[in-house]
Amino acid sequence: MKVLTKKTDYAIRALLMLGAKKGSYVSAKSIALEQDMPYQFLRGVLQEMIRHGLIVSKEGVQGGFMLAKAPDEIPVRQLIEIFQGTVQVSECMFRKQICANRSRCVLRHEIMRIEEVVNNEFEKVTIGKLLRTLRAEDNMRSVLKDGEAPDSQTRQTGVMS
Amino acid sequence: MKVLTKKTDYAIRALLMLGAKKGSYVSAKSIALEQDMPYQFLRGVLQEMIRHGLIVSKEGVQGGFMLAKAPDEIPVRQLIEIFQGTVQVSECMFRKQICANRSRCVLRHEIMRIEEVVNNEFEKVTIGKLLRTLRAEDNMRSVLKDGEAPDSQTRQTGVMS
DNA sequence: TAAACTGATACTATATTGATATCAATTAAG
DNA sequence: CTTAATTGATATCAATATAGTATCAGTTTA
Repeated sequence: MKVLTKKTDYAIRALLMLGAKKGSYVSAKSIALEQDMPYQFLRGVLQEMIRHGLIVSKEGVQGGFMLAKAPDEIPVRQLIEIFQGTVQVSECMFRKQICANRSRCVLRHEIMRIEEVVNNEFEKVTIGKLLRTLRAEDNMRSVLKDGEAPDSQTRQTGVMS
Repeated sequence: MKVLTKKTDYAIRALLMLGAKKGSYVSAKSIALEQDMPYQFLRGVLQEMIRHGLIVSKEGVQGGFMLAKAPDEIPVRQLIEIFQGTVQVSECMFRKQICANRSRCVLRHEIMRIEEVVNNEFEKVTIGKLLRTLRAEDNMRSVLKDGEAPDSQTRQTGVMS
């Protein structure tokens, strides 16, 4: 049972990069290189996110992608929904024969409850939250690139743990 | 995002039938008919459950399947594990490049937490529990067969499309 | 104008899921 | 002691979903 597909995985990590370098456009190429993702595949993922208003793009030289909203406004749940569809029990029991079968119905009830729990959890995990964890974890070094000039990078509330 | 595959779905419902008719052997054919499942496919599912010690079988005329353990001893989580594999984040991040990538690592941590929540929930839902709900719900009519009460338009808030 | 980009889309490959088919072995009943 | 109802064990196929590649046109900046 796979929770996240590649698309969702790539999407999240791409957003984390954009979140780390906010204010400037980041190219698909640089994301693909740094995060080791297949370039064209990633491009498709990025386009999908544009369509859903999560990011914006700029064409041409020096172009790239940028977050369209605050990192805290982007829950992982939404990304799962975009790339893996809404969580559903098994097939389309809903639309079809709802409760045509008693045992199926009982099952459905339980699973819907669990689905709600899951969705709730994934709603709480936002790109913003992940970014903060990331920054807290490795405080001094560049967040996503190893040997980059940490000049004006992510100044964290002075705590150096 | 599909929570249960057909196999798991069929497995659970087959077990519910066995649980409802405990003590006697129930044939794959009758399960397939009553629950509207593809016969041969169901047979494969049943064999898998034998291999995992959940049910036992008897060959020949009057043969069939029977629960091998108490319904309360069979959590849905186990069925998911049997038919869909253990819940995993995205690929085999574990074995491979564990934390080779910082952002992936942070993600993983969050998702493992959620996985635990999910597993916990599915552990609590057992065949026994579902059976009790089933019995409580429709107390008087035949548990797994629908068409027994023909004339009475059993309640049904009409969402059917 | 050329190079570095995104937009859009068509295509291929691989894996997973769902389903069917076949034949041998076993058992109960007549 | 034969026959029909059944499981055991596989082999194969079809459909769908996932992952990845390729291509060409348009935009922007140097």
